[in-house]
Amino acid sequence: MSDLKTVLGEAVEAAFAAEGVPAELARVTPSDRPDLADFQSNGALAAAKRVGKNPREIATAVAERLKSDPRLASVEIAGPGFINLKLTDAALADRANAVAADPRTGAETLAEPRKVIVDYGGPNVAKPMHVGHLRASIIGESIKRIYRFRGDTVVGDAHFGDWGYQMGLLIGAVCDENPEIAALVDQLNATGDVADEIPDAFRAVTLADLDRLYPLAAAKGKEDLTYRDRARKLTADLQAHKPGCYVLWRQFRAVTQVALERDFHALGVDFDWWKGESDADPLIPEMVAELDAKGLLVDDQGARIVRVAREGDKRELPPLLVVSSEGSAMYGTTDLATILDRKRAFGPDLVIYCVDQRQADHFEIVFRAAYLAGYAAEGQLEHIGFGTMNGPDGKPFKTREGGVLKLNDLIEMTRGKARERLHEAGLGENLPESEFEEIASKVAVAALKFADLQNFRGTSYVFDLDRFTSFEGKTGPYLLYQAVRVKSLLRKAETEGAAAGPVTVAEPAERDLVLTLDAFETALAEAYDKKAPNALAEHAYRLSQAFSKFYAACPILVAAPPVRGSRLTLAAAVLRQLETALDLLGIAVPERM
RNA sequence: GCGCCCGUAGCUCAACCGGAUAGAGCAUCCGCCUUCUAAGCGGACGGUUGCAGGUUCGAGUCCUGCCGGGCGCGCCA
Repeated sequence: MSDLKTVLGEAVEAAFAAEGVPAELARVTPSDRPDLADFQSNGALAAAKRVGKNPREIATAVAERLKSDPRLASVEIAGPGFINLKLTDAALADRANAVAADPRTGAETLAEPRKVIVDYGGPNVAKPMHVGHLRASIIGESIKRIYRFRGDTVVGDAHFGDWGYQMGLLIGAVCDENPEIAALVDQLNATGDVADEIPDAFRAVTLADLDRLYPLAAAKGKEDLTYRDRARKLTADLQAHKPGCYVLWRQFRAVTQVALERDFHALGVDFDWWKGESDADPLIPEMVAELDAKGLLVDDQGARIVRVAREGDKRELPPLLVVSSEGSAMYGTTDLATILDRKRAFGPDLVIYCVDQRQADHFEIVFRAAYLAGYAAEGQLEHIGFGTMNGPDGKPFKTREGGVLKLNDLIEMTRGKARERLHEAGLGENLPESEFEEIASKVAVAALKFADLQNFRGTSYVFDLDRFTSFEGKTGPYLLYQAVRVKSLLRKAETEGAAAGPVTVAEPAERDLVLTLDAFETALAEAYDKKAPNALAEHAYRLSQAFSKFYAACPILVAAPPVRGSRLTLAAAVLRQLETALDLLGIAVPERM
């Protein structure tokens, strides 16, 4: 079952072919002029240029052939050669019935599914997540769901930052502050014993400690070369699995895990793999040896690098730093080893890295190295960058004090606002406390996610809590409200014993609604192809609006049975499609509000 | 300095391979609740798509230059 755009596209293609003009140009799109038509094809203009004929002549000949199509109510030529197509009410009703009967409400699946890894979230061990992780989590989660829904086999991987210089910094800082820990680290390092149980002295280290120490240590490392060198040495010690460093590091991971799970859970973000940089560590020695054997590894200023510059580059791309002069792995090293690890473990056709746009160069370098090493085929690695979430000043979001806002605080803040809004509107007042809290959480998540995903990921946007949590306008809460309104309607229909029936189309609002339902497949395909959830967000909003207009213009429960049945079928189809679309954005809908 | 991204309505953002009259939301103004959740619906107002050229029958979209903003440029991630 294809959408109308595709079906009409095939019809116009056939007409083009029959006229002897290139059929591949016969693209049908939704009409730019809904007052004139449902769909249009601009192919005659492109074809005219290609074959050197008058576009209106081609359009007229094609239109003549299309007029016999029983699904079309009218075929008209406009302007320089646009072909305007209007469907019959019966054709729309057929499509509506098909969408309503389809569990996927009209969304197609891929003919050739692929194996895909989506790498997103990017939390760091020993550091609480902050607003910077919000976009990666929201966008990555949505892309993962979209790919999976289309039929790919998809794995989402959190890819912790747990193996770099910041770990050495923290080991040093914790030891400086606590002599007991320092002594134990030295002792374990010396004896070579790796304890199964983390010693109590290490267990005393909390996430708050790490959170407090890291900024200080990072700052000191920038100024004090001795301090920095020691941290780098400790990083190398950790990577060499020196027991004291390694066991202390396990404590860092453990205390971080709890907070990360809480934050991701609150956002409705979930991973199939909770892997980190450290998981790729065991592959590094053989990888380095292999790079060396392939002649890719070059000694340079005490470090070992892979040169990735290519002929025709507009600028000189830095090399990939594989082994630092200290002997430690850099983040590019673990990223490359991770590619190898994933190739062996899963064999992905595509890996999508959903990471801040600022790391574009880094990924280009790593990808090139991976292609050179034969760890992936050209094009199988793709960085999907995104802009920053900014404050009212247009600069990356900061707290009033100028610090970084923790993700957990942001979520709490948004929930508080959601409760406030619900109370203002007098919603959910008679509901039990637990359900009200559930609703407030869903409203908060919908507000944050929809505000993010309605923008194209590449651009930055301004964070405005009041606007995001508003129930009016193009917001997440508005969409939830619309969905809940349909649920309420369908519940009422059930208690009244009103049954759904075949769809008929008569009113303009019904036509528009069916055309919008039909457009789901196009929106989904675009979101998939361009890795752009905003296409789906836009569709969800249009669908809600189309329904709201229909709801206002067409009484449902009080209508006579055949019409009532038709409208109930439409309402049920809208609800399922809307919930599907929202689910693909990572947004869950409550039962009532 | 070199490179990448961005500049669209008062504000926040869209715009399907280059197509008709550049669309939404907010804000402002005017209507609509004895009727299924009015957190809604209808209407009005609002634009030299940063500037200047070029390609094209046709440019927000492609090319060149300039102005303005953001970001990146090997031992942090």
